[in-house]
Amino acid sequence: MALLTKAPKGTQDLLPSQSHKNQYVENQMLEIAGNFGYKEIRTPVFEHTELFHRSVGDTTDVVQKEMYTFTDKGDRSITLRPEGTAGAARAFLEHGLFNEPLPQKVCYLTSCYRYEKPQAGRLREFHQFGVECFGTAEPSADAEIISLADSIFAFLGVTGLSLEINSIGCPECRKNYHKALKEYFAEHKDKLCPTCLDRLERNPMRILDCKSPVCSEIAAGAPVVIDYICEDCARHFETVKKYLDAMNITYRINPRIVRGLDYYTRTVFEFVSEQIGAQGTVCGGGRYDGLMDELGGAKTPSLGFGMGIERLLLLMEAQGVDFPEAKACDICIVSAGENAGLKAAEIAFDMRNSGISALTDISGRSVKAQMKFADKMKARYTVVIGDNELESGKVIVKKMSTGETEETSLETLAEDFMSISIRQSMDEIGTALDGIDINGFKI
RNA sequence: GUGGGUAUAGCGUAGUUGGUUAACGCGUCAGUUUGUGGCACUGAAGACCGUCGGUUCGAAUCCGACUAUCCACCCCA
Repeated sequence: MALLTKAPKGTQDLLPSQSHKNQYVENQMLEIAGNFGYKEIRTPVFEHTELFHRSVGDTTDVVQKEMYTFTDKGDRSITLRPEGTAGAARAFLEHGLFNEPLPQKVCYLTSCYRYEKPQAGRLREFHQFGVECFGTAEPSADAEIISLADSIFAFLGVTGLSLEINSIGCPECRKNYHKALKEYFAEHKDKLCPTCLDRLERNPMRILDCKSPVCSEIAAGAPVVIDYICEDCARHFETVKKYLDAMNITYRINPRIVRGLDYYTRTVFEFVSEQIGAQGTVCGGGRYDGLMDELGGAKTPSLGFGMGIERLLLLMEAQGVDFPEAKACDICIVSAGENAGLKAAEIAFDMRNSGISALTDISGRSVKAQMKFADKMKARYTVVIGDNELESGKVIVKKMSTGETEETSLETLAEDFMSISIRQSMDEIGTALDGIDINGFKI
């Protein structure tokens, strides 16, 4: 297919028939996060490249080989954001949000960009719902943010996710752990895969994540971070668990979780599914107590998570979760003839301005074809306007689901329609409730 | 970056051992007399069979390369 009519590799169009699902999910996320005290923040799609080097980390795959980086006309190195935390953290510092009441809770819905080879659940442009909680070191904050993700999944009706948590300690205790890891893996040096040999020096924790059968077998016997974290970190982790228990959130401690972004400290967590292919992490996050000072700000212990919208949708589809239907058209005004067409346009305009979704013919179709179109658009009502109606001033509103009709006046149609539709909806609810017993009261 | 699978109308598919105008379902558009949807019927539009090259009298069908796409590794949401 020609380049002109082909979206770039790893990108997706969200089509009209699907967009209501995204809107639903996104609206729920914003609302639930709002209940937790989060307010939306919007930051630029691109940032100075240096920001990601400092935050995400120079040695990470994301920075080393996956960033969309280019030089702009002003000779600045610019990068399309590969994740959401860096931009939010930068904005926090730039606008002095640390002077606002702490913690500052922000959330965002953004697109992210990574130059990767696409596969199931992995795109070059993908979308994330993220939250960041700036300025608290308390373990209760860790538990709260996990409970927020949990609430979102629960509310959306997603099941079967396993929550895996771990503590990777603070920079201090990690030194000891790295040392222990190096010693351990050095003993198995001859069996490790080439990549892991490289990791041994640079970042031994990554070996724990290696999928090669040999390495993972060796890794299975490796020292576990939790055994090496300092007393403070251990106590922190214990308290996080206590809070999760108190909220009845089930989790699994997975000492293997090694997040790929360098800024993480202490608590890390993932919500993982087995139903959407190899890329099963739907939500990942953790604490990053060192990020703000790394970026030149005051020490500001913080934490957050990112949730992959596409992966979440994939999972919801796989589980057959019900989405609310897209809002259908309230009324389709069918017209015959030029004068009627003018009247239809006038009435539709009035209706739309009073919040009614109304359609009229703008394709020059016959009455029958307009009726068919109304049906396809799932219009709840139709009304036909022709010479007769213009003359008599009376119109008949037809309810499409039942075919029942009601007469009203042409002049007041725009105002009348609202009450017709409300009254009939009430009747429907009444009928639906008929015979239903609520707390012993018959309706 | 490394593997493996796939490529036929907008979508989903058929196409027998190479052999005339590439078929079907859904969808789209129009019609089935006068101004009323769903159902049914009729008809129309829509495919250089991913691209290029090769074998052959003849290729959607066989071979090769390229491209795209999907899945997996790596890594991550």
